[in-house]
Amino acid sequence: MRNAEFDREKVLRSAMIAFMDKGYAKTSMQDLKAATGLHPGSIYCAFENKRGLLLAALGQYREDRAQEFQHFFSAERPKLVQLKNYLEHVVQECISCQAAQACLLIKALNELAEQDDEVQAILIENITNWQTSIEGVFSQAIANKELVGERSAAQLSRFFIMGIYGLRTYAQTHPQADVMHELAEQLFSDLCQE
Amino acid sequence: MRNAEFDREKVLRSAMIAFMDKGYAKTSMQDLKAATGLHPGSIYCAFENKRGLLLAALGQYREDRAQEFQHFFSAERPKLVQLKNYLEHVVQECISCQAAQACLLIKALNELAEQDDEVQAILIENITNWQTSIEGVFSQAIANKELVGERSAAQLSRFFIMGIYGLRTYAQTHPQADVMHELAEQLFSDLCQE
DNA sequence: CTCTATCTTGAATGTTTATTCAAGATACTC
DNA sequence: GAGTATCTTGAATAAACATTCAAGATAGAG
Repeated sequence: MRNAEFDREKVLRSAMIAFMDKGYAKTSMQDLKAATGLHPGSIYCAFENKRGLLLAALGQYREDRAQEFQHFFSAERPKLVQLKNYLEHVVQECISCQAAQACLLIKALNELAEQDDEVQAILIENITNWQTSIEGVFSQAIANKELVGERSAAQLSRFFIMGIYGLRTYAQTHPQADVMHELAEQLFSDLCQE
Repeated sequence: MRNAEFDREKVLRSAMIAFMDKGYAKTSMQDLKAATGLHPGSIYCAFENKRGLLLAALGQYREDRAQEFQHFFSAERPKLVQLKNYLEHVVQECISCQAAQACLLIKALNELAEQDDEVQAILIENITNWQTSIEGVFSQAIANKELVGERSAAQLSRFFIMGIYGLRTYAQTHPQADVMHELAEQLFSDLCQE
């Protein structure tokens, strides 16, 4: 017997970054070898093929983002404050301009959705989970009387998520810190006041 | 002497759609041959190579979008009404779920920005032009006293554009007509009221 | 320490792809 | 109507790529 030498999580995070950096199609096996330190044969042994590595990386991404979500929202604190911090975190990611900080789900959705139904289904499921979690936070905020408007948690969360999508895309052309912060603040205040 | 047989605009629009459909990398010369009706040799003669065809298609896209903008905003009518119609048009494009209705600039930006500086520069220039045009419309709305809030035309236009980005991405996972309309309405009312 | 099951390696394979080019077709000029 | 410049065609080319596989390396069992 003998165990695999590589650290699965590290390999998957490296692959994630490589895919976010160049996109799936343009990331060659050579790039993946360089990024993960695994030779082609090992990749095929562990993940079947390039697409399998993407699927595994998407799984890891889901885990990582779920943990991040916990970090922001598990405490018993005002939900609006937590949402604001979360939004600020997104803005920081946008400003950093590092490929590793992009959202793999959106990147993959843009590139692969129309060509691979299985990948698309996984992406949509992940994103839908995320939306549901955000909606839960808004529900708590409403239950706590932090928000008193007419809009439902579902409506608020959809608008919030649309805003995050918008921020991420906006940063691709004009990632200036002041502009990004201003946009996030407009978004947030629009959600609070009615 | 002899003139080319193909219709340049038609060819470029076909290429645009092909690129929006599959993305640049995954659109093969065979796909382009099928889409445009031009054989590889002709494409290389007319546009130098695949990348040249993309650049030409981006030029045509710019023209087409500029014309569309004229159509929406050239008349002497309340600017807020025109903006609302414009937003509605974007929503219709989102709902249609047809690749041909996506925004080539955003698609290309997502796929190519980090790998091709020249393409990136062209995309950012096009998008910046668009932003400037939208800002002009908001300036007119303010001058006409249609809007009386504190936010500047620049701020309003940035938020509007962020919203459009958000709508487009949102539709990729959940392109339901009612949800999309509701999001657009929230966005628009947030811009009007202060 | 030896054996073996398993992992690692990287060159070889076969496919796909962008690109080229020479032969053929066609419209315009004189 | 002949000549020619230009366009069109699609098979040939060469590079890039994902994938395979057999030889080599290594950790754990006995």
